[in-house]
Amino acid sequence: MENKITNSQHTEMPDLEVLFDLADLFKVFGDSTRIRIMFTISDNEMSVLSIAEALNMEQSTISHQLRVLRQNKLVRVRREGKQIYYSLDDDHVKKIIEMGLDHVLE
Amino acid sequence: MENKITNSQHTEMPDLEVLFDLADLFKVFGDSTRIRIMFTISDNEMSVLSIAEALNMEQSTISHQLRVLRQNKLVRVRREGKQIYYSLDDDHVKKIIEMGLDHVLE
DNA sequence: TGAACATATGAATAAATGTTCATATGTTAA
DNA sequence: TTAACATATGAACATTTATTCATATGTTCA
Repeated sequence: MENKITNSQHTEMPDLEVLFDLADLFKVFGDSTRIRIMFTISDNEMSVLSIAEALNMEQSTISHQLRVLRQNKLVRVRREGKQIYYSLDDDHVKKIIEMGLDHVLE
Repeated sequence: MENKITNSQHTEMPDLEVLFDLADLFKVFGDSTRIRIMFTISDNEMSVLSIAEALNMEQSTISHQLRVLRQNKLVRVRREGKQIYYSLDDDHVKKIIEMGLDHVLE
């Protein structure tokens, strides 16, 4: 153990690179279409078309946004025949959304 | 108590308006300058100029972004003479950032 | 009141981003 | 292999957004 004063109040500033990644992550949550997609697949995995129908949006739009979610490891992908099923990656994602909701709804 | 099956897995989709607000909130976290500002003032309140100096950015840039943070109730403001001191509004904000960091650093 | 300082704000510009259309890729079943 | 279906992707366009410059507003002190 280092001889160092620790303080729970203190929040060390991460490296710039980490801060960019962090901002990029929140950017993903900063679009209502992606938020709606995440809610839509939060209970059950769903195919791209089902998501598009549920949200009444174009398949292409959903597909583009799913790619963003994929790239940021926020969704899991599973192929079954012609369809590709998407689901939320982990509970982390739900928790981030819940924290945001708490703030919005307060 | 209502006679209704509850399920902790189930996440009800909020109204569209709430979803837009939620996306708007995350949008605020989705910029590295604002993230850096939030880290900078997470321990102590700071004046606008101090923040600008700490981040080596223009006073105007910081002021513009502080307004965004203000409008979204993420910072507290206190005037003392010529200076205006900003601090994080509540621990909520820190928690949202921490959740994001967890995801980024994993 | 006027000078000096701190902060806020409007306009302009450049860059990033979401959606659409058209089409490519990949899969299944006949 | 071909037709039909599901998904992905590139280009184009419109919109949003972050930063900068110039300047306005607000505060203190002489």
